[in-house]
Amino acid sequence: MNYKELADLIFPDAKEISYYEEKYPRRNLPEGAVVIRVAPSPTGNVHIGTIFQAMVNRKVASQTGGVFYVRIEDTDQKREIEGGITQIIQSLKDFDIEADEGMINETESKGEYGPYRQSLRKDIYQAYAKYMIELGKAYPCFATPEELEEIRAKQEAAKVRTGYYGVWAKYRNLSLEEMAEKIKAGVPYIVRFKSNGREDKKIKHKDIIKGNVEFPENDQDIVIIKSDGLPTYHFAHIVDDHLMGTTVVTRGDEWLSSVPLHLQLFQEIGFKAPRYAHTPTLLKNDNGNKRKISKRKDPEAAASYYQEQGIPSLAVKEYLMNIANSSFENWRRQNKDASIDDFDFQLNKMSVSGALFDMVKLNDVSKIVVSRYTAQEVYDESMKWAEKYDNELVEMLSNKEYSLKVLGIERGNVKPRKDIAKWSDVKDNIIYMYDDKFLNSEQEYPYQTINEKQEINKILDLYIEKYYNENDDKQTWFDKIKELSGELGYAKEVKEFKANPDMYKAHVGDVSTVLRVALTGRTNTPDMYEIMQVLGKDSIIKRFEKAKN
RNA sequence: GGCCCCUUGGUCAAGCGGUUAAGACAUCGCCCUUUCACGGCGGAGACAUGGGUUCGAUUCCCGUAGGGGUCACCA
Repeated sequence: MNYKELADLIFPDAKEISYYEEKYPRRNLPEGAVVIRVAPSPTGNVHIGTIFQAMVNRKVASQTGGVFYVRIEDTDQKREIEGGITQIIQSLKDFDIEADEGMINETESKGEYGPYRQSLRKDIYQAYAKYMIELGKAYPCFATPEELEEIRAKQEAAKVRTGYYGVWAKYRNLSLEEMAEKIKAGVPYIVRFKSNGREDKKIKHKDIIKGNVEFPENDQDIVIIKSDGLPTYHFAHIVDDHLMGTTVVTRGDEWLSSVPLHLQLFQEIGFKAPRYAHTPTLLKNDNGNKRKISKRKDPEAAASYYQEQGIPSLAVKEYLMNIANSSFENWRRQNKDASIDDFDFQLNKMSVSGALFDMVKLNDVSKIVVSRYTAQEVYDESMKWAEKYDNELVEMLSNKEYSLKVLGIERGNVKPRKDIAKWSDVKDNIIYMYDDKFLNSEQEYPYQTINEKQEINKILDLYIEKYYNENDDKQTWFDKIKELSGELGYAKEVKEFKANPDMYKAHVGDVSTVLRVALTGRTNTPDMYEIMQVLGKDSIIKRFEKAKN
């Protein structure tokens, strides 16, 4: 019995690896082109960290003329959920991130290096596992869960490292004949890597983000093929990233400690290892402690949360880009209207340690992003959001021509208003502009300094009768409010009032506030001139009448 | 517990042996202004800690503390 015969016994149907090596030739790309991927598991709610990862990868690939692809890591059937792939694809689409290759829906993919779904690559992994056995670098292991538990218990009692390694690897040194015998007898087994690493020796690695790190060599005989015939992450990583030609692996830094294993695997199987970039984790503050944003506990961990809240995906991307490369913020200030795609992202400039996800800052970024949008864009995005989450807003927006005017108030100025951070803010921001909402509802009038009914009515009446003209330009319009103020015994200028408070009842600002409140039911609104222009004379008169009653 | 990574204001962060230790968000005050927002000006606020090395450490080395990760037939 030799290794080859053992390998044939275990994987009688597996192809030679040369078949796959030829089927998936090395990519022909220009010098410096980076092939990079995001490899999520279809386990439900897509994590915002996956989006972070994908965004960064997309940039790296684009900037270097490389390839960005999506690979689905579904080798753990227990955790898989139905429609998981669709969710991932949808989330990427929501954030406007397009892959060059990979899954495009639950079953289909694009690109020449597929399947891009690991559960469909079983034959491939088995061929390479067989190859490992032929090389004498992998072997069948017959340990039952109970035996493994027993080994662990002994190790803990002896206060030594736990795991399946060295003298503890009880099936590692079975003779080939013994192995074959058990297999023929139908004893269940899995396939393990036969590690020649030594725990007392160090391995150095230069990570693109973390820099130089040093670890003990791996000496664990880790499982490469599970009892269901599918590979573990470690083995799938080696085979897939080799075959798919990945040049840079970005992944969360929880993987950093398995770098020695992966490097060892690449070396033992004889493939060139990719470079690694371990990205920092997104954290959140939990009672004074930092911790990883968790899918289970934190709604904001889900990529879909941002859609639901109506936070523009561009805002989320700008915020994340800021975390990725802090120079982004400066660049953005200098290139206010440039596309985020033009920013020169540097993987190696990424922060080494995890950042607390700051919703307040996101909100600020979002306000700026939205302030750059045209009325039409705000309209389209709000409508898209409202169609899923807010019927009343849909109803309001369905009056498109009018809504565009409303959303256009103080938009496009040099210093645009920044009062919308989320699409869910829009309704409250504009609802008072709609007559059918405003006139037909019970209305609060939070008058301020001037608050006597009689006086208010006098102001409203006189304004309409004598001063209001819808064709006035802004200056004339405001001059008239000053005139109105003067006629009724209010100071025409605030400064004048402040200098001589006893000579006047109040000042022009207070009069304006009366008009504003009567018109909108609010003390805080955008520019009143523009509001009145949009409202038009009929509406203004109706609103004043309502206020008087 | 073993191994590994990290530690600059409340938060995100520049900084690579000599700086008055940037900037952004948040916060406070003032100004602009018919309100709010925007904008402008200004304030408060930081190098976890103890040892080295050095003429000089936020920056380099070691220890300590704190935080995080990882030790599966999960990824």
